[in-house]
This record gives sequence, structure tokens and C-alpha cells, in this order.
Amino acid sequence: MGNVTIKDVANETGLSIATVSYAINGKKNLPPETVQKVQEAIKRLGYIKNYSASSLVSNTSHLIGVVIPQTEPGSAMVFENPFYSQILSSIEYHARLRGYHVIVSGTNADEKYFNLASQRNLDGVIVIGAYSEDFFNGLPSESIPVVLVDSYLQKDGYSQVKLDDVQGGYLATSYLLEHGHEKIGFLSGRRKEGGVSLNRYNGYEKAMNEAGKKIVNEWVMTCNVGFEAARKITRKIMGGLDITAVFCTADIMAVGVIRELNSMGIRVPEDISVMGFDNLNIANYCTPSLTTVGQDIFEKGKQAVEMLYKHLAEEEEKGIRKLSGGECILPLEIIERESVCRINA
Amino acid sequence: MGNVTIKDVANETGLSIATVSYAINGKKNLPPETVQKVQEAIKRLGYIKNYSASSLVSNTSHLIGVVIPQTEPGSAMVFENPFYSQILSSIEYHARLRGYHVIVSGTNADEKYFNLASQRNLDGVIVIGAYSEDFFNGLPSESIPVVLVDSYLQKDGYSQVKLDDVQGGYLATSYLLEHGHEKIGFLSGRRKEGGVSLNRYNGYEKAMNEAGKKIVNEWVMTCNVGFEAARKITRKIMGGLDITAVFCTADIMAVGVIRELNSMGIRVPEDISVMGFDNLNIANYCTPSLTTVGQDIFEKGKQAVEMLYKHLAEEEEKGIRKLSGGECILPLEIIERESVCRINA
DNA sequence: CTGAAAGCGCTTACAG
DNA sequence: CTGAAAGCGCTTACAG
Repeated sequence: MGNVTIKDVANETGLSIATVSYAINGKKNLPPETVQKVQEAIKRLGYIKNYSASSLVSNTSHLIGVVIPQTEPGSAMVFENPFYSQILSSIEYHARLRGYHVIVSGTNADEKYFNLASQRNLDGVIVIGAYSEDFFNGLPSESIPVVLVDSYLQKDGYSQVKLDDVQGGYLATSYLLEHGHEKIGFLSGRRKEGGVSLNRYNGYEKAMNEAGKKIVNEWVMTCNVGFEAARKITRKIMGGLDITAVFCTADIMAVGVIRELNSMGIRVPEDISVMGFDNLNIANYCTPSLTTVGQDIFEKGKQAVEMLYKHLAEEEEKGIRKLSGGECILPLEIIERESVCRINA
Repeated sequence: MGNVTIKDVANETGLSIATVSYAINGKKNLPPETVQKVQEAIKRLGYIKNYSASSLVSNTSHLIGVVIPQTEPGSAMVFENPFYSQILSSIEYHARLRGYHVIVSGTNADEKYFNLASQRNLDGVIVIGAYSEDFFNGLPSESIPVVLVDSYLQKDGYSQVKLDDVQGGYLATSYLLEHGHEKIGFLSGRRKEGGVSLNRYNGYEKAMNEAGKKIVNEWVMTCNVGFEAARKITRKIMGGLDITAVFCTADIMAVGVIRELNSMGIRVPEDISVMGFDNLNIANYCTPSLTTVGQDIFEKGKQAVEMLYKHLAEEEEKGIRKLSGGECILPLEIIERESVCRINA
């Protein structure tokens, strides 16, 4: 059982528990032979540190919280969109490398998430996605580093990992324009002020304007960011539209669009070209495979962890709790596959 | 800050910390007015229980560990296969309903996972997938409930959540036979003794035997359980095989097969019918959509949590630490979509 | 270079 | 029905 304690190690070595603790944590610089004696005893006894105890006294738990949005209240977490699982796996991996464990959590609409931070003495929190302003109330903002991924909130003291979404929308649209498309649809989730969807729309608009192309109102479509919602809007609207291409701001939507166009007998890309955004695994799974704006999700998760870690290390070293509120903007690139073709205007 | 303690609540109410603790945990049955006084003070003060402290003294953390296999060592977690993210989301959700938090973790090949159980005082562990025998060494088996999901290890005292895989293989194959197929290929991961793949193979074999159909050696194919591996084996082997249908023991493989057949100009299902297993979301994403043996992943995650919870509740009530080592076998059903067609033999 | 001791915030026999 | 007190396993000034 895990009931070998620091006390047993002290007895075994003939040292005090204080010294054992110092040795374990590399605090005072003890003579190497003392440290070694302790390490040997630890191995011999199978000692394992009790984080509950150390967390209680030192106020650091080596635990980070990861929050993932819950679309349908009352249902499971939003793992319909593989984006979340992909970034979560990257976060877990990099946290582990740094010696942290990860508590994943959806959000109870009724309960304040950040209670968890106090209950568990979390060292930091990574928030993925967009939340309402009052989600962040009750967050001990000066006391715990928070990294926001893909959030459009501009909170002081919070670090951010994001994309240049305007640029992404611009890239995608330019790519379509270069391939001869002029009548280009746009499909996204709700375009909220400062949000990802609106930013990508702005990029789309910018590219269209620069190319001197008009955007027809009906080309701009909105639905939930999901596979089924995208199928539905494709069936109801997109099929009847006079467009040669559509830019979807999420791969999960683009895959839905392709799936439905296939069903309707509308050929992709011959009749309609489809462009996505994310470069998820599923972009390879559909036929035709999806040309998309690629973001590096693995890197995104890594950066989130690294930003957190930097704070934590600084805190420890200099005793600062002041957060820099840094920002990290990751690059984007076009990933060419089969869902877009060249046409002659 | 979260530094309102039980002591503050005691001061506020004029009660002792013991009584406050009793009130919070509903231990002795205190008079309702005492309990209410405490609850009011808690609300007023914004008291939040410190789990590090309670875990330290009571040896229960309200924390459960979830282990997910890591295919490529050194890379991220196996979220390539959406199965893992889907079940994880179900587990997190149901754990949360029960008041537990979830620590997700891949496995460092070098390190013993179960250290985590001691370090964090985990109340229980859910292990998803198959692991080598010595993964389980160092697990405090009598002291902490463990639920194995889709494991083929027969460990005493571990609960199991699984499928009737033989039955699943039988169902899939029978479905194909009923649709007139006789030359039916089989694609799975490595068929280890007692493992999921071998069991599904046995179901396949049984159905073929009962129908009086011979299985040709080359029809039985093996590759990694992944999209790319399935594509590759399709290109190299399956294309040249004299079969009219193939049963893949995982949707992620079936989707790879369909994708590659599409690329090769082999029509699905007209030239080759494809059958999957799992009923993941991606079964809808491909064209044609995938006919598959459906398991209820949401329910699987739920059962895993419930089995754990049952143990935990029993422990608390009767002080038993003896595990029942129960078993839960979930039902399977054919989900018809478009990737299988009827042929005339 | 090392140790005795206080204390982190809880829970839980035990006593009254 | 309620409380004083010990103790869970650590860390960390402080003293020597």
C-alpha cells in the first residue's frame, strides 16, 4: 500500500523528516551523499509522495484544470467535434511531461466551475473555447494563472493562445479566388462580436473586397458548429444557391456539407468546391478529402501548457504572482486536398 | 480567495469546527436548525471545501483516474480513434453527476501508472483498452476499485465492462451472409488470446461455418487499428482479393478502407461491401455512410462510472473493501447505412 | 549541514 | 446534541 511515508524514509536513513523533505524537493543544497542515501531509501521502501499533504501545506498541487464547453446542456461533453479531443490529448501529454496531472471537466451550467480551482488547489487552468462573461466570475484571477484558448474575451491578466482568424479567413478565400471562384459562400457558427466566426468572416470579406467581388447576402449562412446542422443547411439552402464554392469555418461543418452534397448528387468539387478550417483527422476521412486551413492543434495544446508552466516556474522562482497576460498567435497554412478544384470564370 | 476555512464557519456560527464538519458531511444527525445555520454561514462566507485536507485525513479524494492507451510511445494520446474521446466524455459527464472529478492520463511507458493512484489518493480507476500484464503490477488491487473497459485480462477483483465480441462478429458476418455475400474478408488488429479482435474473429468464423462457407486464408487480414494502416492494407492487398464484402472490427479501419476503395475507383458497396464495428460519429462522415455493429459508447462510459460508484458507496456504508469483480456486458445491434448492399450469389 | 516544531484544513473517535 | 484534541503527511521558517 501507499502508506510508506516520509517518516519511514527518515527512520530508514537515520535522518530527520525535514532533511528527507529537503532532499526530495532539492531545497537546501544538501551534500550529494545525503541526497543519495534518501533516494536509495525511497526506492527500497517504495515511497510515493502524498500530493494531498504537500498540496495542503505548500498550496501547489501539480494539478491543472482543463475546461471544455458543453454544447447541449445535460448531454455529454462536446466530443462530437474532434477538435476538442485532439487538443486535449496534446495538453495532457505536455502537462505530463512537465510533471502535472490534468483534471478535465465539462461545465455544469448551474455551478461555478472555478470552485474546482479552490477545492483542488489547482495550479492553473486552461480554458478551451468561448464562454459567457459570467463564467469567469468567481475565478481567483490574481491568484491562479489562466490560459484562454480560442477565446475572444479580452481579460486582463489572462494569457491567450489563438489564431489570426482574420488572416485564416483571408487565406481560405484567397485560395478559392485564385482557383477562379467568384461566387463563394460562407458558412459559420454565430458571428459574435470579437469571436472566431466573425473574425474569419472579416477575412473572407476582406479578400472578396480586394478582389472586387460582391458578396450576395444569401451566400452568408449560419448554423451550429456540427455535422448534422451543416447537412441540414446544405439540404435546405446551399443546394439552391448560385455559388461555385463554399468556405466553412470548421472542418466538422465542411464534412457535413460534403456528405450532404454527395447525397444530393451534387459533385464535389466539380459542382461546388468546399473549403474547411482546422485540419482535423476527419478531413482525411471524407470523400473527397477536404482542402482546409490548417492549424497545428498539437502545437496549440503545447503552447497552452508552456504558457502556464512559464508562469508557474516564475512564481516559484521569484515569488511573483503577477501574470504577464501574454499572447501566442499560431500560424496557419492551406492544406491542399481534393475538395477544391480550379474553374474558369 | 479560497482561504475561507471551516474555522471561519465555526466562528461565524459560534459552533465548533467539529460540528461544522459534521453538518457539512451530514454525519451525526444534527438538528435541522444547526445544519441550516451552518449552510447559511457557508453561503455568506463563500466557504469551499479543501479537498487536499479532507483527502489527507479521510483517504478519499472524490477523484477518479481514467487511463487511456498510448499507441505510439512518445506521441500524444490516442485520440486518433474517436472511440476514446467519446467514451471519455461519457465518463467525465457521469462522474461529475456523482460528484467526482476525473484525472485523465496517457501512460508513460517508463513509469508505473498506478503511482498516480497513491499520489493522488484516487478513489477508483477506470482503465480503457488492453494493456500488458505488467501494467497492472503495482496496482493496489485490494485497496482501490478498478474497472476495466474492453480489457481481455481476467483479473480477480476487477470489474469489467465489455461487449459480447463473439456475438458482435457473428452478427456482422450473418448480416453480410443474409445479404448474399459468401466471400467475406476480415480485417482487424492483432488477434491476441482472449482479446477483442480474436473474439470478433471467432464470431466471424462461427457464422461462416454455420453457413457452410469456407474462409480463404488471404481473406483474413491484420493491421494497426488506425485509418492510415487500413488504407495501406487496402491498397496493397484488399484490392486484389476475390471478395464481395469485408468486415472490419473497428469503424476507424472501415473508414480507411472505404476511403481507399473510393480512391482506387472500386465502388462501395457495389463492388465491395464494407461493414464496421463501433458506430462512431465518423461512420456518418464518410461516403457512403458506414453500416456497422453499433455499441452504445455513452452507456459504456456510464456503466464504468456506475460500477465504480457502487463499490465506493458500499465501501462507505459497510466499510467493505472487498470488490465484487462484477461484469457488465452491453448489447450490440446492427446499424444499417449505405456501405453494404445485397447481392445475388 | 541538520533537526525540532508549528501548522496547512480537515475528520473522527472519545468524552461529556 | 456538541466540543476539545489528536492526527493525516507533508513543508518551512527558525535555531543550532
